[in-house]
Amino acid sequence: MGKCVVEYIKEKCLKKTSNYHHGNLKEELLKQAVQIIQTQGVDAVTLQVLASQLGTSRSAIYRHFSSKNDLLHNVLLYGFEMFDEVIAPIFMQKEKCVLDRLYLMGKAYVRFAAEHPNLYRMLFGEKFQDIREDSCDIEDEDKSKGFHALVALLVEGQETNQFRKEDPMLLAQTIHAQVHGMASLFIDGHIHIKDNMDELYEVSFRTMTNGLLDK
Amino acid sequence: MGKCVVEYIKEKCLKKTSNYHHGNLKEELLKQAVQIIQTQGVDAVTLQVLASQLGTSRSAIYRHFSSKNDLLHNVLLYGFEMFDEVIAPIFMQKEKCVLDRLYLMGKAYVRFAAEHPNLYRMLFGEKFQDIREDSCDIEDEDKSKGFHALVALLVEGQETNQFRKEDPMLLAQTIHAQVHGMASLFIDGHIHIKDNMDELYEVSFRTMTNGLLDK
DNA sequence: CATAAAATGTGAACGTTGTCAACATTAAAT
DNA sequence: ATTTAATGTTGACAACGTTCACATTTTATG
Repeated sequence: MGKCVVEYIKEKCLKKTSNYHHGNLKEELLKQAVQIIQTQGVDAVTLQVLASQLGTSRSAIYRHFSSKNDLLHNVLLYGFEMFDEVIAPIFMQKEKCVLDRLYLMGKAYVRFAAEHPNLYRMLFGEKFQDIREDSCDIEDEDKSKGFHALVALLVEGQETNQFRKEDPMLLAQTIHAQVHGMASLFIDGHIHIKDNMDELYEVSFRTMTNGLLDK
Repeated sequence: MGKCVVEYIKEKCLKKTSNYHHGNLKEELLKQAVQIIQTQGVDAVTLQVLASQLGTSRSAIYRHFSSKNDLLHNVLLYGFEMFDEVIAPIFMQKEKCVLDRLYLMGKAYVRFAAEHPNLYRMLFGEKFQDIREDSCDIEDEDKSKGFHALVALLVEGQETNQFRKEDPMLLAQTIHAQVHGMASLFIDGHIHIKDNMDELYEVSFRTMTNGLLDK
């Protein structure tokens, strides 16, 4: 009925004009924080800026988060989800051979870091080490969705006699170190190569897989 | 004469008690900053703490450094010197074979990061990217003493037909990424292996060199 | 429906941060 | 000896995260 629509719009407008109660401040705070992080870095996230951009006051934030760190903690959860959605599915493409999946996974990993440097630094940097360790969920999430799939892929490569029979856990750490190192050096300005990241990835992948191969 | 000694002591006591002019405040500020960084991280370096620990005032610092960042910039110079003194000499041990030197260099690199995590993060992290880029000296320093030696070592390995003939620049970046990734993941708490870092290094080095080898 | 309770937002205040300007004192140079 | 430069102090500023007392709106209850 038309009346229902009017009611609906009225309801929405009421929520818009009465800016005392914001409606869904918590969610919008997180969205805004993510946007600031991605465009200006995590240090640019200020309760003042955050509040004024949403037309509220600093103190209001404390009704939804116990502290600024708590807010960033929730952003971290969001970031890990985003990361997993990019990386994890690649491992599941069983129609592709092991090496191809390894290649695509590494490529996606480095690209994610390059496209979301500030978010990536939050996920794998120093600053939120305590947060990650506090909630075992995240660590499991982090390790299971991405890392365990990598281990499984390596085991698959070993069982088909493609890869050397080293401890797959340690091989996975080695590969993670390779892509993380590449991503970190790149986004932190330590790779002054003629901004051709692809070429470096090709060489690194060739070297790494050549080292993995059983011969 | 006894009188002279008395004069001398009096003079020293005056200097001790009159803490108006500190003597060599600049140097002591740097030392203190380095100590705080190594024990508590760079975020713990506060002008307040720094000043009170040396019995002076915050503002006095600005007679020796134009800003807090300028102070940290000088710490960075100190850190790079320290780092180079550990890494660079290894490349010069010409009596050792290429692979041995590569092994020792990587080992020293990771160990430096593990022993001085906070300093290492300053050298190779995000935060002081601008500082490194500002002064080309540092970048050259960084790249020449360590990186160029690594490139030279790889070329040596290629000329003796030990290593594959990829672009040595890209191979050096690959190796740097490997050790930097390993070091970063370790000091930032992403390697939850039974805190046996040596084992991981052995596997990584085997894999990497196996990939480097020309066969 | 009225009223109590819970949720949410506001404004002022606190201590800490880096930074700066006006002033004070000591060391060096003329 | 007097001027000049170097160095240190005090007090202030704005911005930061955080907290508290209070206001308003929503929700639940009798």
